[in-house]
Amino acid sequence: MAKIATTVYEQIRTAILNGELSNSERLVEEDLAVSMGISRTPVREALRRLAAEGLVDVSPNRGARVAEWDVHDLREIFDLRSILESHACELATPRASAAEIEFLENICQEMEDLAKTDVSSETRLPALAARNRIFHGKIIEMSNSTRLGLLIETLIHVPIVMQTYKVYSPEALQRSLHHHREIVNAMKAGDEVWASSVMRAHVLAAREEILGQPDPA
Amino acid sequence: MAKIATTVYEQIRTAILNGELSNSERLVEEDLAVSMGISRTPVREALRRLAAEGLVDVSPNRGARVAEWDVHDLREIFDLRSILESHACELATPRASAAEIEFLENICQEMEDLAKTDVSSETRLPALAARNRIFHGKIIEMSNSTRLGLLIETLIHVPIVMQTYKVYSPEALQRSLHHHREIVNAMKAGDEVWASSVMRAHVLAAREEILGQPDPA
DNA sequence: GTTGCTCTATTTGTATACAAAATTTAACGT
DNA sequence: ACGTTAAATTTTGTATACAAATAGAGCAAC
Repeated sequence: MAKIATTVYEQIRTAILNGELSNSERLVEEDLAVSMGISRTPVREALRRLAAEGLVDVSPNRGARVAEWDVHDLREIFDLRSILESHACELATPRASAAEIEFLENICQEMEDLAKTDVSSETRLPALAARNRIFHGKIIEMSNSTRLGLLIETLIHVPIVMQTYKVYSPEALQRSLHHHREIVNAMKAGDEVWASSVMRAHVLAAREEILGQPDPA
Repeated sequence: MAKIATTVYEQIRTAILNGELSNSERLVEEDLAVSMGISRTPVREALRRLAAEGLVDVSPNRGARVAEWDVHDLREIFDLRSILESHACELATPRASAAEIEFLENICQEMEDLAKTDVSSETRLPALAARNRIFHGKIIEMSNSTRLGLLIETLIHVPIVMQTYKVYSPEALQRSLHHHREIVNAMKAGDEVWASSVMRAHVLAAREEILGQPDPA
């Protein structure tokens, strides 16, 4: 744990992603520093990193606030995700090994089992969200494009992913799981057009589920 | 000129983009600081910003080096640009005003005039490159998607490094200018599929032109 | 009650000082 | 000579000190 700045970065980051700091709250460097028993220097570095990722906004001489997203922002993000993740599918399909396909199928199975269970949403939703992240992350990894992975990572503000399954209706959840299965089937068939099309639909369906109908503006 | 860190950031950035620092040269904080007559603090901030943009690599306790890119990286970048910039065209087309179309047409005209002037002088190439950036930047701006703009911006620097060495062949230049015209025509016709398709072809053609070039060294 | 101003206090930006880590250099043994 | 180890130097990471800028409270004028 040599680097305090990294620790601070992760702490503030998870605090933001858990909503503990939301509502464009002001992030005063010294306050954060004393609350963690360190100096301002690593706090500054952490805040700049978060700013580069878009999680906080910093104005010159005015400090940092946690970023806020409106519906238009979310629409942008899902649009771009639909494009980039479908491209990831396209790249991944001809490269997919049997073991990787099997890995994805196992994730599908786990998510389907979880969906069937009757347990409280308190435990089920995080488990589903975690596997959802693994599923999408694996395909991005399989695309073998580091920059594509980086671009998607900056777009995916995890709070949105967390929110995703909270607002999902049972039907939407079923559709989502079917999409996952269909994506793997398409990859197994070596059909990158099919795979990328389903992924595109998958992300756009999530967008509609969360944002409702497209605004005409 | 309040913020020294920003000045330093821009200086190092242009130095890298002009190739004055290339070859994974080590960037020692104190050296940069004394050479600019300032302290290490703003230098550190500048280097972290550059790292976030992918222009330098930093290792813990080992400092920063200017990033290096191979052919695979460039291929990735152009692939992603082709996707994102064509998407920008798609978004921009239905939003394009008559004034914006005229603006783009003026850029086209200027570039065509520049291309007609004889001899590939030292002044013609930068002038063309500058207008090319304005053309592409305008379309991205017209897409009205700030995040799309940010993603493309981070992808752009690296090709700029290479572009300094690159001299377009006369045929490639002509094709590029025709693409620009065709894009504007498609937008004027309100045909976003046409516009985005030409943009996709435009960027992919540039990719082949650049990657076909022998290593500058 | 509202608007505009000044002055104070808070907060950021930069410089410097010190500690920890890594790289280089030198010494030593075989 | 060679390689290995240990000191010395360099360089990064963090803390602290100070300067510049901003925000906010209080007060005056309307």
